[in-house]
Amino acid sequence: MELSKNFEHQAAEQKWYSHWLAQGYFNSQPDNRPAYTIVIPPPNVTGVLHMGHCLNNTIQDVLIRRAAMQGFNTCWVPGTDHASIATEAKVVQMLREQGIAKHSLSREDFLKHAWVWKEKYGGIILEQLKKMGCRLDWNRTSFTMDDHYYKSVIGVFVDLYQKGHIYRGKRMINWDVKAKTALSDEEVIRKETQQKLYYLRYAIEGTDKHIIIATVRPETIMGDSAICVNPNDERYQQLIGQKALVPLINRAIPIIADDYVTMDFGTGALKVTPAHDTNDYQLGQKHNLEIIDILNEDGTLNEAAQILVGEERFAARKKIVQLLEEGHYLEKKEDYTSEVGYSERTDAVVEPRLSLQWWVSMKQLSEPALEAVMGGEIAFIPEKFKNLYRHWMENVKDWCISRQLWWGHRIPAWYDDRGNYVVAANEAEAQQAYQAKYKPESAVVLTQDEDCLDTWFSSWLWPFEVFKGYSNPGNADVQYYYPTATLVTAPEIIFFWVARMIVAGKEYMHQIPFKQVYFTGIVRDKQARKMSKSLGNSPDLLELIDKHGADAVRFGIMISSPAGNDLLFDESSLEQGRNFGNKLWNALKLIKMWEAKVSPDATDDSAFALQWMQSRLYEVKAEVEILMQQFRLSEALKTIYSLVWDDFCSWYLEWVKPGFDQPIASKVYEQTIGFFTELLQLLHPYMPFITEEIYHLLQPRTTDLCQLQLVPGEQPDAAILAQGQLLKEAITGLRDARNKNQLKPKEAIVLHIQSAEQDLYSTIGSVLAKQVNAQSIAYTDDAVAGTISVVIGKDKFYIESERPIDTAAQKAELEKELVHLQGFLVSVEKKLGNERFVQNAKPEVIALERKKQSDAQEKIELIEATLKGL
RNA sequence: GGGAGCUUAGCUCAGUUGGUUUAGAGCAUCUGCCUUACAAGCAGAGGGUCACAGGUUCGAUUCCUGUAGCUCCCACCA
Repeated sequence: MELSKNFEHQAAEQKWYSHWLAQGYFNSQPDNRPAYTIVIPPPNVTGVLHMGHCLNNTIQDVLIRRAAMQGFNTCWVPGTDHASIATEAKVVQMLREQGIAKHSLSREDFLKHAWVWKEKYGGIILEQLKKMGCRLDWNRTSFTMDDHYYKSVIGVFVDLYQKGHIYRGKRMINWDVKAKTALSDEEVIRKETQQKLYYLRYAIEGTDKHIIIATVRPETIMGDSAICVNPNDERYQQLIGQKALVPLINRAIPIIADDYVTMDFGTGALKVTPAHDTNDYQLGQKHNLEIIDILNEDGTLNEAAQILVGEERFAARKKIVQLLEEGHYLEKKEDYTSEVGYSERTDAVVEPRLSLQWWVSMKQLSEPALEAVMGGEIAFIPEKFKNLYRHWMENVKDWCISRQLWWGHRIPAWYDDRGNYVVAANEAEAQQAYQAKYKPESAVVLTQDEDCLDTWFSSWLWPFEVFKGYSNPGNADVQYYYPTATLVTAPEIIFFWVARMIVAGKEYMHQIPFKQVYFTGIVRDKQARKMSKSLGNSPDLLELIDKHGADAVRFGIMISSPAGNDLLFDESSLEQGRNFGNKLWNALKLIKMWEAKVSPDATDDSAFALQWMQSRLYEVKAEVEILMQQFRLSEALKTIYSLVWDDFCSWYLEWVKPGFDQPIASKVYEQTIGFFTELLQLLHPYMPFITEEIYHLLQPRTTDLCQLQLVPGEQPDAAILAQGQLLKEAITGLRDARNKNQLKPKEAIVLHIQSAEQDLYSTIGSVLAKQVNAQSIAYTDDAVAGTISVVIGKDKFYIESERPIDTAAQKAELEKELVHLQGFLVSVEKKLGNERFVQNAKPEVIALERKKQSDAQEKIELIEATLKGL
């Protein structure tokens, strides 16, 4: 078969992925092998694959494929998250585009649209993962609103309520005016925002005096309940206890004192608006102030504001500034930058709002979860995230879990018309509970809470509920696969998700959900900006796969992603991956060319090359194993890359390559195929498609590479490795000398070697000769006149050619080397001359230094002698 | 305001308990090669006082302290 010039990824990727699926390789059932389980961080159903997913899922696939090769029964569970708020926003938008307003629909009709949307778009991201080659067990695809999953979420809510961990309460929450829902603290993104600080003049009632306050939110003055100053502030002593008049509406409010107020910020006087600021609310509670809510849930001003009613808050701000200016209430305004909270999902400025919501009391639940990480039961990689985790868990706040949305798990609370309520898994149980609790005299109609639960209140059950661990406790799957092995996720969601999964795992499975958490970095663009949809700086992953191939994309992302560190994404690393694939492809082509020239009785001088390659392979296998255990996936890939490109292609293949029209010994041919196969296997977790393709092209096979078990390496032969090193140095040195003396590659030379280790050179001499284009090698005890002298290590080489020799250039070269060596020798001798070094340093270090010294001395003598001879 | 981290070749980054022939890789650069696996390649080369200043040590890119610059997380300064 004629092989194409380069690897053609598109056909191969499709072919192999469908083959693997057809063979059922990715599907796992419990058996007597040890399990290695990963649950995918479920992407949002709204999602499309971006660079973050690419990084995250490639890492998981590498881990899974490697574990499979090591004999584990691997199970990687795919699935999606219903993403309550994100999805609802999408559906609302879609309906709006069709001219349908959400509030014109009933809850049931809206949810029908949402499900249609989910069925249509919700699986896109999973299909994209197939393009990347992910070894996911598609039979186990889960969704956070699957029947059993939904019931478990409700069950957990009821259970936590009954245990007293869930309560309903009126608190300040973060209100998203766009989505018209509460948000948890974690869903609020703080951003530095350019603002104006307005200095407003409030008249003191019954006097001609006034007090000036500073605010960035003049539109909320109608909600003011007080003005507050620091009790120690001398400027305002006599005003405390008096009343000020709110500009424009002339409502009288008290002037109070509290040391919460900073004297040197603004004017030292603060307007207190309990309904619209968290701190003001607390201040209001303390001083028993009136709460005047002037905003509607969509962020427009309501009747209580008296003026500008119906205006949107930011429009109102502009208008009220104008009114204040006209009324001479505006003292001055200045530029001011501060952090403002934005909704993670809708990017709307978050409005602090007093509201009745459901909460999880976290303190007690968190304790076992904190211990699991701090005590080392769960390992964090890298470890630095332990501190972050501890800090958050020790200061954990109650979790607001209700959302004023329809898409999600509906809160299982039922109310009568007087505000009494019960919590139960369904309406029938709710009725029972209601009867028991309130003992009504006649039948009462109960209505279910309209709100649904925070998305994370379902995702925190993910590691066990994908195995029905809650809905069907103790089933065979959950017993076999849980706890899972490794969680791979971004540090951004350590609080949202990781911490809460540990809490839920401990509470419901009485076991940790995973043994290790590998935190990936954040993918950034070349200007170090986070890749995001809104910035539009995230390349289209499918286009990249199409252009460079999935293997190249996987290579590119893995070569530059140490655990926990951000990575700057650059398409050039993909090109490196593509080139690497091409290199493998060409090695295949070369070996295939030998197929026709294999001869059992060909003479062969490749014994050394074979031994050397074997030892390098053993050596790298051990290195890679250690690196993988330490999760240094990027370095493991680099190690394999260099083994393939440098050792195998550049050195080994060149050493055993038969000359034109020469046969190749069958032993060498078979060994070469064996080596190549092992290299493919090492590389397969990173680049599954091309390795599988080449594996099959190399030889007819009855097995597939992805199912092949890794054979542990043996002890490498240190002597052979050292000899290989020497040989490589000699070849490089001689090639360099040829280059510098303008000897064309085609011009053959005669090589004279002056070495104490003639035996060694006679074993590797034929390889050496071929690599430096020497027609013959002679051994000598003395300098050979009229040649180019080259000193490599402790050996001297003389290149005899027909070219005239440029002695001056050689001399300069050698002198440069001499200076370097002398400098080196001085530093070594300084060390050895230091008594305290000799006394304190470890014996092996001293021995090494002595060896360095004698080596350097020998080399210096050698170079000096050579220089003399010139 | 508190906490964490980063600063190594032109660029992006490795460097694993302080000593490994006086710091490695990829990309970029320079020189020579269309050598029948690969020009997406081959053979070579150049390039770094390891942010700065102190300290510990026989010895520091590596440990400690301080300084500067950058990044991230947390926190109620309107």
